[in-house]
Amino acid sequence: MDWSINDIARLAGTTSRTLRHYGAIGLLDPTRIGSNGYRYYDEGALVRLQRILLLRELGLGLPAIAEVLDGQRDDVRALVGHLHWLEAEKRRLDTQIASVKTTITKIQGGEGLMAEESLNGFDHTQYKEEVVARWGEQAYANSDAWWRSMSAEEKKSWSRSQLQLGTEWADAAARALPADSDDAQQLARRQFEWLAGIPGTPGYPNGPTREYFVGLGEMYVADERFAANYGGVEGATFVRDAMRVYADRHL
Amino acid sequence: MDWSINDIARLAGTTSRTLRHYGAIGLLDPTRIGSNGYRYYDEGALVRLQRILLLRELGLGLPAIAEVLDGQRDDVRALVGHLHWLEAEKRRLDTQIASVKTTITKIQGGEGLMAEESLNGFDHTQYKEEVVARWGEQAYANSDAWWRSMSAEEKKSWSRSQLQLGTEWADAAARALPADSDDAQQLARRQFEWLAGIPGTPGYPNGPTREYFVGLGEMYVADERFAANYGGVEGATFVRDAMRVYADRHL
DNA sequence: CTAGAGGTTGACGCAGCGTCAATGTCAAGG
DNA sequence: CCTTGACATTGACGCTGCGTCAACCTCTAG
Repeated sequence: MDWSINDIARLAGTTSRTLRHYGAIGLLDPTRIGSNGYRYYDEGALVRLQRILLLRELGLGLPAIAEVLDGQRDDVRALVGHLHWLEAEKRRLDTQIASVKTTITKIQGGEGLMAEESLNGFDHTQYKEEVVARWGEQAYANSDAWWRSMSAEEKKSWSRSQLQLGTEWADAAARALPADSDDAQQLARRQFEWLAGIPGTPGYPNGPTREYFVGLGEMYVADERFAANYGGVEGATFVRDAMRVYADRHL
Repeated sequence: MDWSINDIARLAGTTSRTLRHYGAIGLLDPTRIGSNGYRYYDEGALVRLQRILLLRELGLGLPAIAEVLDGQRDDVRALVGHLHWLEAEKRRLDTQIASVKTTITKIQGGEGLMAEESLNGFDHTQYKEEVVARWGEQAYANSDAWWRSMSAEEKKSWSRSQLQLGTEWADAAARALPADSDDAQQLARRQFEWLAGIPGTPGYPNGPTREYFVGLGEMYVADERFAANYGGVEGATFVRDAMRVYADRHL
């Protein structure tokens, strides 16, 4: 008693193409092949096919299924291993979902898809007026010379670190952390160190002066072009507060 | 000011192969191509590349990214759509994880990888003794004739539904539902209707008699060959209890 | 005899590159 | 000038699991 290829396909709830594929990779051979080339399958094949499909619904790969069915691998062990992989995948999805969500809120928060900001934010010539007005011509000239002296690669890696910091600030703000929390102060410290690396900054190379550091925080809030880098006015306000706390404690 | 292919690759944290791929699919063309065929990229390309990589880390597909970057699609809308897809994927993983877990426990519960059971479980000739002893020769003969009369295809589809029911019973048992819960009683009703379709069953075609229905539940517990179909003795006990509640209420 | 249902073997397509392979180019050193 | 080594180029296969033609037999019923 045997069936044609479409017969078992229907019996098992799959397609003839799949059966041919399984035959091709040696996962399930027809019981018998007619002189006309037709494939025929018997009950043994049907049972095997069902087991294959069962395992496939669980997400196992065909090679793994082959090993299990041929008794080369313990089925429970295979499934447990597969389970770990599934759970890892789920965690990956979770973090990705979180990232997408924060990105959406950031975009809606007015940042556009960053990018321009991520470069222009560092092309501080854009902020020449503010810098000169607050800290003088010399500060701007120093800073400008420093920026121009960097190789493209250096600029980039620097930009990346900046973008990273901005993102973490925005995240922290979104989580509504207190400005004097450890996490926020950690970020403030990094902000301080980041500024310490920029010639033209009042206080360089020992790190920004208290006045400059606090003033910068105010500027982030006052100027939305800066604010955009920290999650908008709300984010910038959080950054300013955290920076002020840091200044009070250390500067 | 432009960079060679490996330069931007490093700047952006990707590989030259990826850049060539993006060029090939028109997602990111080199700013300029030297007479020697070398690709060169400028800052504009770098910005675009960064945006591409940012979106890719979120899991967007390259075609979707292209649409967003070319302004054909609103970025927020694209991300929201993507978010839905991610969440659907996560749900898929969740159910698959649950399936794998129950399958593992079922196997450890002594069922092997079912399959044989899934066919033999219906090949009730195996249970001839029990059937005859409890309900008489005639019941067995009727049932047997019915089974033999089915085409292979019919047998299969019937087997599938049986297997499905068994699996759901096992799941319910694993969730430790009360026997009189709605879910359990739903299953009991399906069990009843399933039996109603089998000639040879005392009470056919109006559905099994109360006596038969309750007795069958007892047999599931008493005979581990039956119990195996419902998640072992524990599962079978649950099935029996649910069936008894059902009988008390409706038969 | 013919139509139509069903079977066969290729082979491409998909997503996103990794990974050779075969070969050209450029800057530095002998 | 030649060599070497780093870096570039264009193919093209590989991976996962089949869906989906395409071109071409085979069997059955009318």
